[in-house]
Amino acid sequence: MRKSRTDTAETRQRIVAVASREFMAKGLATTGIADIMAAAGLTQGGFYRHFESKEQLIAEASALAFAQGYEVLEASIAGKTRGEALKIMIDLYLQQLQRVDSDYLCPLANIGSELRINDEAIKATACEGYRRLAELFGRQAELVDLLSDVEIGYAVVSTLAGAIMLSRLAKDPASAEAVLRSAKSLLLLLLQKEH
Amino acid sequence: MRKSRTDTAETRQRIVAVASREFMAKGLATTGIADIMAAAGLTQGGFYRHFESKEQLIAEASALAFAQGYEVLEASIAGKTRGEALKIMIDLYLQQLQRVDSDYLCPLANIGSELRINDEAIKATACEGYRRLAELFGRQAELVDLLSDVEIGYAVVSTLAGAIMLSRLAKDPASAEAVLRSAKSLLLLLLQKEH
DNA sequence: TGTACATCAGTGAACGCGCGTTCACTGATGTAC
DNA sequence: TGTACATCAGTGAACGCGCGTTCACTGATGTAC
Repeated sequence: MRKSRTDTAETRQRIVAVASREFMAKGLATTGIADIMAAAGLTQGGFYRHFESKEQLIAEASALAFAQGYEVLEASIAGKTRGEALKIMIDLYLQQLQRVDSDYLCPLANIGSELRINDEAIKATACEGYRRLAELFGRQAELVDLLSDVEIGYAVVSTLAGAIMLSRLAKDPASAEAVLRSAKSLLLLLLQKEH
Repeated sequence: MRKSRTDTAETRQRIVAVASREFMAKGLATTGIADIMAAAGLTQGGFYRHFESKEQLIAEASALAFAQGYEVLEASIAGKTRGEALKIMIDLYLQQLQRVDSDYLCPLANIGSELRINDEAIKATACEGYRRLAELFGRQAELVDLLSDVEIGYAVVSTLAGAIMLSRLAKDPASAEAVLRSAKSLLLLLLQKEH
């Protein structure tokens, strides 16, 4: 049953993509190798032809999620002014909840508190992903006397990731929505204001 | 080896308190019953004299953490003006990192993304804890035209919990500190300003 | 107050299940000549 | 270009470990008389 090289590469990519979605949706500890392989249309035994361990898959899956998210956000603001760009990105980030089937589920918001427990390599990936996101947001912020762009970026992403994470605890969609709306209002109030 | 009623009650409380710390520090899935019982100076077999399941312990341990946190924050602002109170609570919340041995490790920040995976009861506890915290913060905020107190509370707690969670990913204490400082600056800038 | 029996907190070992990982095997692909 | 052999992606079963849970047992506490 050997597959051609391109098939093999495609299979590997598919596993990482499926794993990314499954991990974000159900958490790292709760999602098993067998689950992921089944969702990718394979059996668990084949996993170790592509990866050394679950940890390695976690690392690659979250790296993919970060990369995809960054790409989506960056693409969405091409040619926009700073103020517009910031609003667009905030909206896009906060909408990941509504579009669970979509591309962007941010690891920070969805598996944030599980990330720190794993490997140093995984933590480092997450930390770097956070830094890049923060820079992207910070670059679009108006300069404020008290804070640098980098600081604004860190704080904005904290708010966004926190809001998504906490909205996941809500019983009903309306409460989740209220949490997200609050975060959005707070950020817009702060960032669109002339200082 | 039967113990007196007060001993039994004390043991139960101790288990919950130890569990709260262990869960917050190491995560829900990673922390085992045997770990907790050992940390409480007992053996695992005794666990089921006090609790029906690990889930029940998780529920009680997080409820305790929420209650303790609320109490600490509320006590800290007695007799303060709104602006002072808000600053004090923000500082206190963001300092939980520095005082890992202390009382207040917020479940939202430390096991936030794991909470949604468990029981409805646990989710509900967390959601309620979030709401109460948000109200406490919201009550101290100056009124702003665009946001209600409740909304400000939600957003502020999102920022705080997100910042703690993300600071835990940092390689070194200095980077963690930078994340926390950014969140604090952003909130103070927003909330202490006259609108 | 004292005695006899029931209760039950805590122990330490064992159970059983889930899950990450390994393995023998298959048969299609890749390679060497 | 064709043939023979090596490689290796994928399968399905099994292994082994960790961990939540159960259990028989102990002996101190609580209770009934």
